[in-house]
Amino acid sequence: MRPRRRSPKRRNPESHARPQASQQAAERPPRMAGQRGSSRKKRTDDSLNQCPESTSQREPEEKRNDEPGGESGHADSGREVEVNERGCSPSFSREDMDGSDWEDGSAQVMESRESCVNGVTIEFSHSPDLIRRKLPCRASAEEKVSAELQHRVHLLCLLARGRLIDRACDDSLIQASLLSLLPRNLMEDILDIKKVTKMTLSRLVYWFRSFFRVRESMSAEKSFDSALAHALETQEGTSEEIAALSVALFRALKFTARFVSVLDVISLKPERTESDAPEKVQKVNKGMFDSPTPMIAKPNQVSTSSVGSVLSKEERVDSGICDDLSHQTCMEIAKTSDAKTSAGSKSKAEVEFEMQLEMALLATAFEVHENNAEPGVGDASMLLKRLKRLRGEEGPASSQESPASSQVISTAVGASKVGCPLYWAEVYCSREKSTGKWMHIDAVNNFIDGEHKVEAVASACKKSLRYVVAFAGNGAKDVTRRYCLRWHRIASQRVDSVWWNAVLAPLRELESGATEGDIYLPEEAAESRAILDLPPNPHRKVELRATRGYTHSPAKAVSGLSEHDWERMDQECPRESSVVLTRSSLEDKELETRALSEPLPTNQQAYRNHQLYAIERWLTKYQIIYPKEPLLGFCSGFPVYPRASVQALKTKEKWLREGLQIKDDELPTKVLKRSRKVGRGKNQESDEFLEDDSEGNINLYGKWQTEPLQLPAAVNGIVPKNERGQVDVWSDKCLPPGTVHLRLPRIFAVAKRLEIDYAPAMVGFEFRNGRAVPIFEGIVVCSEFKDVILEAYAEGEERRRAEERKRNEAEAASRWYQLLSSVITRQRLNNRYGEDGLTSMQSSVSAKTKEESGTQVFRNMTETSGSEQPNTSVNASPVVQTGDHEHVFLKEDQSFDEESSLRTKRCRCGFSVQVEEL
DNA sequence: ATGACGCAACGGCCTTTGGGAACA
DNA sequence: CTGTTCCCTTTGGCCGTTGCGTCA
Repeated sequence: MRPRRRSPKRRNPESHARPQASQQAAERPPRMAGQRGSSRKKRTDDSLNQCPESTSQREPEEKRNDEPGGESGHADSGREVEVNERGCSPSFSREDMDGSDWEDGSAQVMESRESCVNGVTIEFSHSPDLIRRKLPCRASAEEKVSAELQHRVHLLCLLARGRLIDRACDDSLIQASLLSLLPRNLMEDILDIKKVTKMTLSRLVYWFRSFFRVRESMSAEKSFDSALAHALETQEGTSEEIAALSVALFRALKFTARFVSVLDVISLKPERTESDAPEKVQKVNKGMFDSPTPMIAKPNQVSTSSVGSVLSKEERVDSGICDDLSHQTCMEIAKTSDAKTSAGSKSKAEVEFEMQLEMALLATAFEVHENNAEPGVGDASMLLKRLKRLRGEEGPASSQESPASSQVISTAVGASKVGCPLYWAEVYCSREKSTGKWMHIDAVNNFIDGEHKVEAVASACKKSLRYVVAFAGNGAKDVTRRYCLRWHRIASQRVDSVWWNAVLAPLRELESGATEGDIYLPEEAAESRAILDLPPNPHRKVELRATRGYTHSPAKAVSGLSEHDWERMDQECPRESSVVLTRSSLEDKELETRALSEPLPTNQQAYRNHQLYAIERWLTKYQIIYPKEPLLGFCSGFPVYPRASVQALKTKEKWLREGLQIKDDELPTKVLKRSRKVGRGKNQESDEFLEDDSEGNINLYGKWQTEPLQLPAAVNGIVPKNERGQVDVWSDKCLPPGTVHLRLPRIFAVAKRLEIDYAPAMVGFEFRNGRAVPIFEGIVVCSEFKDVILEAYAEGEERRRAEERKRNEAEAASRWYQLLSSVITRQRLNNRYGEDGLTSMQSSVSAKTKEESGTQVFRNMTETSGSEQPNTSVNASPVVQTGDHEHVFLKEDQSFDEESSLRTKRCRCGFSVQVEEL
């Protein structure tokens, strides 16, 4: 006898029985844990079952050979803990465990937290609850659904938030204020440039960055509009506010600008709340309300950023400006911070992460400066001078600041939250490229045209760009493709695309409407344009040629689109500007091209579900690559093919259902060995004689090996049927030529009556009572009889409906008769017996009773109310006289309701009376 | 830190055309 | 004896996906 095993299908087989398992795993030295998973379960079962003595006893009879890891040889410390936790002392015999369920294990564990093994007492400091919590927990289907719903809701909230901010960016007052702040020379500089270019924008951003500071703390509880105004006033704000201000500035200058936000939404999949590492959970497992993208304004939170808590104010300022310092300087700062950190509470990983971030931003900042050839930014000494000047200017202002705001740093660098690119602007530059371009401008982190860097920096911040959404004109557009180069990494983390597209559809229209022209611009801004004599917005509509460059991209090879498709696209976007393309459709094409030209992943796993590429090893049993071209490259030595070359293989029968049949002389592309259990079925005996290669295998064919189904046609009004005398109608393609499927109830009777040949149409199966039951819907008849049958059916149905109506009416009449009869009867009885008849007999009687022996006769039931006869005592078996019958209430027929203190007394005749007992 | 690999568990798809007892 | 009705029981095996642990 051994303890009953749990079914392998049961959830968390170890959850109760083996609370110590994971805890043991946590404590287990790495080498011991090095046993491969195959032995994991066995160990669990084995170790659960016995104490050391019993192990030696049992091994000969069972597990000895099952343990490749040499389990029996060395009982290491982990093992001892395991045994002890189970409470298996030497005196704990196996008989004690026999008959006990596995579920009982947890109780035993709880009871035996202190165990004595070989005279050694071991105390366990952790509670069983803790142990249980540490167990790896797979999410149930319900949890998954819930997580997805939360994800969607959060997504919608963040989308709404983005629109809110976008609207705030259109605020005319904010825009006018920003314009008034813009230095004269810069304004002229911009005025000189009729068309927006990267250079123009970089000068603007340079000024912007010198003017505004990023602070990490959230603003106090107020609307975003007022928060934005406050940020403008104080020249500092959250990264979100700063990014919004930059958008407002661009819009004030008549640039077509969007506010772009990374929607940092909670995970689509259930996150492990019962993690092994609670401290890790705090960092990674962010809830909806921990998101850096706030949905509601939180109370003023004092900045306790990871770096902020480590660095002193001076250091923060230094690290804040390190994008303007030399690499060396920053490294020194980093060292300093590292030194401080070692004494502080920071983990090494956190510090490394921060350094990594600083480095990334530093590198980017320098690249930008080099590109811009910013005057006076060439060397570190110049930078330092400029920074000192800046700090000197900012000194008085910052001295008045509150302690919280004194932690302000001049840029985002140095604070992980702020440094992570979450908000930025996109400005349309018609002069960039031949087709114009949405220019990425992150004023917070000083990225200009750095769309390809965003992913890397976000990645360093442990953020993935799952949803990057651009907001304009109260609308929104998903532009994730522009910033996320490794789409396959985020694809599985995104919500169902159908739903997402449906959500965005109306917003996209608003967005494109706004960015095509200056619909979103308020009148005041137009006035200010007049005052400033700014050039009118040149971007109403862009007439552009769709260059052949699109079609020459690798997209063509992998997209699965035929040559015809691409030519059609060319026609839609002709080379000569006969068709006016909207900015939005151009961007759509750009994003689409990006989608189709994703670089080949370097790791194999990425090819498992990659939308564009495939390698043979990750194909399923029923898939094949055909044809094996074009070869797009190699990954770890495996040839990479376009996903479009992956073909599904099916059996002959499966193709049949799709109205296809295997061509003559086609050999199966793949032959699968039928599993033994499937091969045997009902006729197990006959199978044993078959040394089958024919029966026991599954032949699979590709679609290219099929042709349209050619069924025998109907001749002389006779429907060709299968061996069961029916027609399997999986789809209309499965109908024999010359026949029709009449999917109507009871139509077979018509065909039968008219003596027309027909066959029941079997449309599928359903499982009932544990077996497949065919579903028949309608009949299959020769086409020539269709009209006749339908006509007869219509007539028959009309007749049937008339009969049914008649029947219903007769039924209704009958019920009315019954009802009226009973009413009359009731009335007659009422008349005959009057008030003290039926009604009074059914009324309840309350009386204060007292248990006594003897009898009490009630002459008049209506008089026996508790209030009128408070002292009336009723004994256990009273006798009441009504009419000709004398009711006798026997004690055994009584019942008592404690709640209402009502005693119900019943006479054998069916009469009952209720008395209230005090 | 990342990817490869193996294992385990879960979920979903696929399966595919009754038969015996009681009763009229 | 024959035809009809009712009731039984609620698969379960396989495969793909996913998550986790371990190792390189």
